[in-house]
Amino acid sequence: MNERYDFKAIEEKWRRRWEESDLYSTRELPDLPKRYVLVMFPYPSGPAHIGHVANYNLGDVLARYLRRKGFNVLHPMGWDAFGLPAENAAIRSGVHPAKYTWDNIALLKEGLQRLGYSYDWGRELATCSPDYYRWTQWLFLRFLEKGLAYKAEGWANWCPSCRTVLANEQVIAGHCERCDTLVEQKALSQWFLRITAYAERLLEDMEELKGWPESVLTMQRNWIGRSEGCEVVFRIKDRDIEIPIFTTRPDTLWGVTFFLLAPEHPLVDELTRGTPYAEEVARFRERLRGVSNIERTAMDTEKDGVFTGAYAVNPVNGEEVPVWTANFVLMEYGTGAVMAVPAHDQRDFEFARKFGLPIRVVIQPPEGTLRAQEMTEAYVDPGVMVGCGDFDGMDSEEGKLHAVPDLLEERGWGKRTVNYRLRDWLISRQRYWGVPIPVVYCPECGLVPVPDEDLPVLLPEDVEFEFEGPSPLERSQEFRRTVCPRCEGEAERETDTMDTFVDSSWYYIRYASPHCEEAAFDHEAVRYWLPVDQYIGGIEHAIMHLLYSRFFTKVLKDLGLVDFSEPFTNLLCQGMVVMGGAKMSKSKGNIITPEQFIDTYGADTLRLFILFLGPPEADKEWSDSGIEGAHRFLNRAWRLVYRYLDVLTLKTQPVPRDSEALKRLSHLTHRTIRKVTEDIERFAFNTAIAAIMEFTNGLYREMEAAPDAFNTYEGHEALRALVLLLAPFAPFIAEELWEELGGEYSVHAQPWPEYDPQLARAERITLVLQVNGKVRERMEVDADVSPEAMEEIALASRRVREHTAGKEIAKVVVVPGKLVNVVVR
RNA sequence: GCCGGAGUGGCGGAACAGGUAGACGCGCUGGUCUCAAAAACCAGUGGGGGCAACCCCGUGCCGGUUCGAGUCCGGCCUCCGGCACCA
Repeated sequence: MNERYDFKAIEEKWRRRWEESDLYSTRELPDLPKRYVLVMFPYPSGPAHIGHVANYNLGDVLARYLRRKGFNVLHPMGWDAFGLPAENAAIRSGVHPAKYTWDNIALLKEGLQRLGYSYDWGRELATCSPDYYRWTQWLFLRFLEKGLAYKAEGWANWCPSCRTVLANEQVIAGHCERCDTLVEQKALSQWFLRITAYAERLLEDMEELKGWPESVLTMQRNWIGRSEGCEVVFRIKDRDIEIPIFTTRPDTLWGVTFFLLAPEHPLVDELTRGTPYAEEVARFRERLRGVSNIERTAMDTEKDGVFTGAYAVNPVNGEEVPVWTANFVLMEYGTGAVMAVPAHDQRDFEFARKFGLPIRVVIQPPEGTLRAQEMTEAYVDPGVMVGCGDFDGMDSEEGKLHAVPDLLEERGWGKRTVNYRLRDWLISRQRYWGVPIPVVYCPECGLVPVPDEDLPVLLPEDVEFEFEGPSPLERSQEFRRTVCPRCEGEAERETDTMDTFVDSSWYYIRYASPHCEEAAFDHEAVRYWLPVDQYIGGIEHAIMHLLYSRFFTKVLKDLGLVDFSEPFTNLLCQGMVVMGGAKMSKSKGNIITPEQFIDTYGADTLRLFILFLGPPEADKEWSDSGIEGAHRFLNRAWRLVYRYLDVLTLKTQPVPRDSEALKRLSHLTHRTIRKVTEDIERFAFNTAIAAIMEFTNGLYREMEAAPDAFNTYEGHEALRALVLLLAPFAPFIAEELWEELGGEYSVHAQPWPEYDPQLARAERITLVLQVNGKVRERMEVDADVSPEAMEEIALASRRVREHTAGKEIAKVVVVPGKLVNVVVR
């Protein structure tokens, strides 16, 4: 054995050996229990990043551990390979998106392979490959058949820089998620997936997601934004128009003093056309045009609006109230029309005060009496209903939940409804590098889906990339011109491609049978592997990717294609690697590449160090000097095995079976196995590594003190345990040391070591003696000391007596095996 | 504003069920080896006081419960993340 730890040679050697022996290839083994460990696949934007390492480390440790616990583990890797950066690169530098993408995949794959992750590379997939997107298209057609995909005219979020539409979820504070450009509203005909049809189930089924972080569930719950209330129909005075509104406060219907419409509401035009109000309404809309939807509806934007000249009739009391249009009313939520109750809604209150509209109190608080003129803000809490006809004196909660809704339903004025904040998922993108939406427009037959047998609709390779103007697919006559599958006449293809979140909404199922050519996936394989037992990824996907994937899974279940309704049983959201508390980014110039550290210290050191930085869910502060500590530790482990092998060649004195050294050695070994096992089970990889370090330090000390004790069963066991425990974290060095110890190939196929609880238990413990809760002495005693003996020891202790002298002992608290607290007065 | 999460040495972090605060690592200080340095190894390292034995203080702040609180409860402060005129 080489005295020096030559990580370069070792890592190269084993990378090759593992590949040659197909160590990580997986197949269905029905007799073995399975585990599916998946880390969110990356977008191949270039070489591996330190964030990738932090991510993929977690999945790899878990996969390696579970294999050795006897599970058949699926641990695949692939590429989320469609998307804008590739196309932007094409526009900037003329490289074809396909080449850009495949080159980056090669780079990233090389990086991941250097790190020694135990993926079954035979299952590699890329969403941009026709083998894959053919099935994305196939699934889209199933959605279309079920009415879950539809095309609609509407206002869409438009990013002028990316020149494409964005889903609501991709708009962050009014700006494009990718390029930070201010998002505009544009009227377009777009494809949507009807995720709102699944709002209720997406909400309900969260009950099942016991293995998800509460924070993610909360975020999804808020995003879906379920609210219960009533739809109430108002009539427009002197017109044959009825307009429903949504309210969560039917108990305040008697407090309505005006009525509001969203500025885009079609009724605004209808009501003002040809009236003296038309002009002012037009000016108001002009004023809003320069303002983005987001700014318009920001909390701190001042209330604004104009009167339409029309009056609405309140069904509950027949009152006529003025109809206004206001900036803060959203067309997309509810019905785009709102009843205004200024006394009990803060927004309406502000609006009323600004425009001098009446305020009428209909809910009185339990204490005190509200007077409209004196109010400085709306009263939104429950109270007693007043001025509400037959309901006077009723508790407002009772009115809101039962009495008023009952009245509305009896009289046919309205009904109970549920509203969601969630909108349908806009999937159209006016870009080239994505999955073509497989439909055709025929002048005769209209919109015709591409038949399954004609899939995939291939992306044409030969297209032009321009910064300005229509997308490459729109420009490509060759692509557009086609034949109607129904009438065989001339027709045109859809030129929109799909949002890349569609690709990633089902990739985890494809991994079960990545090469299946007859279907999107093989049912037997899916039944065996799915759902994903442990999903790992960034918190930034808390809403979009995870919600879309859940939606897809439910649709697939309803289509009878899968038999589970939630795709990810357990979810771990890992933190970012940061520097000086800030996210690493190209613009800050603080990007750390794994490459430089692998070259200097080796992949094992890098893996170990990042895991050691802190718990998975927390953000981790990078430190250049810290990594040397990890490297030092691996060197120590290496030299320990080297010295041990040396000790074995010496003539050693026989060691008595009951020697203290052997006892200490066994205890050290079994205690460490227990600690590391428990820590891995709860994802505390940082403390698991700390325990292995302590073990190493302990073995050094023992080897110094009693080298003879190592040429024994206990000595062998200790060294083997060290290597076996280290293997999931630092797979290369562990494999090499395992070979040196004469273990059979591979260390990664060895059963996980078991511990003996008897041996793991300490024989001696530190007994803590306290007086009034303050530690006054510690002493070593036998672990099985009785509580009575503990009390005796405490009361006999010189230091305890010093602190209790002259005082009355009120009570003695004994915590068996731990401490004694003597309480004095 | 609302909803999550977090505040512990010079630093990353540990303390998993209310019971030794600071494991492990980094950094720093001293030592061994060396002509010297590096590496390695050994010892020390929360703050204050004391010649010492020891004593006092200490987990964002204020208060509470308890024999005992980093951990539980109430009230604040700060930071991070999400949502944000959703009727």
